[in-house]
Amino acid sequence: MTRPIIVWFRQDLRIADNPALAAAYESGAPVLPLYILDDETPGEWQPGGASRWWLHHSLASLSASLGKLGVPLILRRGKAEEVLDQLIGETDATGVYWNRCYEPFAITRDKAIKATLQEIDIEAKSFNASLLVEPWEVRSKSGTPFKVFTPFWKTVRSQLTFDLPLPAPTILTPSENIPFSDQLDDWLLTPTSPDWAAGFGAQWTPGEAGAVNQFVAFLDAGIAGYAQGRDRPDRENVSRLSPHLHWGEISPRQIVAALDERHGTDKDREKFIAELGWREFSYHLLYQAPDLPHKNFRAEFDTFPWARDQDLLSRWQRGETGYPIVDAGMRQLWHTGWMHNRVRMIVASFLVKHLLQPWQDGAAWFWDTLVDADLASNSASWQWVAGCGADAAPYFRVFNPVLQGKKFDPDGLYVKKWVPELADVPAVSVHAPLEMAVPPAGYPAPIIELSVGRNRALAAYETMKVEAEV
DNA sequence: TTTTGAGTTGTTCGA
DNA sequence: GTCGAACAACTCAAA
Repeated sequence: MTRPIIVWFRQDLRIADNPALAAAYESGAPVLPLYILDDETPGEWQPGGASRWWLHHSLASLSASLGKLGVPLILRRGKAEEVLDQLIGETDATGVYWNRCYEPFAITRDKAIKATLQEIDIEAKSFNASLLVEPWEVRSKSGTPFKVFTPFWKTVRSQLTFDLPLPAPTILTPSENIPFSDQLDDWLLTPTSPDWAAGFGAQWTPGEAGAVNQFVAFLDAGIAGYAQGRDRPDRENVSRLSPHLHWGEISPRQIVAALDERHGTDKDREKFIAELGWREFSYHLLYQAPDLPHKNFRAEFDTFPWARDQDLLSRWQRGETGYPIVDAGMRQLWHTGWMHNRVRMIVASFLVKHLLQPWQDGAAWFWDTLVDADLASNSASWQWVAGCGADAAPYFRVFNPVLQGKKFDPDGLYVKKWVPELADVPAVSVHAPLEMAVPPAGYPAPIIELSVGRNRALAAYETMKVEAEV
């Protein structure tokens, strides 16, 4: 009897360009694909509601793909090290292969597992499947990790070389005894009552095939004009690949390798690749500051006078702030599990600056409601907006939601799509409906006057400065 | 070690 | 209405 190799899937839910799967295949041994639902190890950073919806459908897709190659995906629930130990006992596996994750809890867990496996003579191999460059590989000339994006990206981009993406295996050998698997439906990853994810299916196709289709659609119609159009939530110039990237249904390497002169201008392509660069930079930051999800990257913000208020937070979450572009974004998030990047900046700035709510509260809401919730990107981006992050927006940069709306959604099409109360308002008034002679019925009054919020935020930053001098 | 140049995404004010 | 300057100083990265 030939002993199998376990391929432990995590955030790499694809069969093409999957180094761990390819290595197991090339070994010639039977392949035992495994996914473990481990809600214990991540603690509060276990996948949120929207992410679990995505995970359910992505696992169904992966399971079908592997089934076609001749091997069933084994689903198990529990603490990863215990599940692995159990499964090795059941199957007499000789090795466990996986692709690396970079969340602090995952790094700790995987290191321990690797050490344990090696002690009992089980081969443990890990690979890079998710990043263009691993967080510890990039260093400034003085040997320190980067804290500023531009020099980080110049370094990475100029040295960016990699092997061509790996092809998907065409057939795999199953282990002789197929171990028990949980039923995906029993994991209850999708919501039932209420089914807040009802609209997600119309928007998204989780899984590797859906990721490829989304990428092709972007190459065909979205990337031309990306450099300018990416800021316009009323247009289709963004890739919408973030959830697919988060779950590893497509790799950044596959994306970069596929781009050529047929796809937009040089500028469009470089701008798009630089956005992948921000994803890389976020991982670089999380690796050097494992407490990034909680703690201000810049310590002087520890004295910042946040004014936590559950009512203000709730109204922001529900999209009832009285500022159309903010409310449109929050409602798009709730209904589709996703928000346009420009609008994310606007709603985040509004929560943190105009409403003085702690960035961690906004990050927690995003974590639960985004299908692309990613610990590195989410933490780094919220800190960037709040001003406490690496290379952050300066404190006096307070986004004005009315001006931002007029600039980036000039015809109000985005707002009207998500805020039906404003559907009949003329375009000139859609971002400031309260200025109309007869304001539209049913739309909330502004939660705070902009100049009041702005001045309060600037004053809050002043107090921080004074305390630093004391 | 010291110096130098530079730093995602903006707003407001006043000429 | 348009346009440039002010907003503030600090840290990072490289020479």
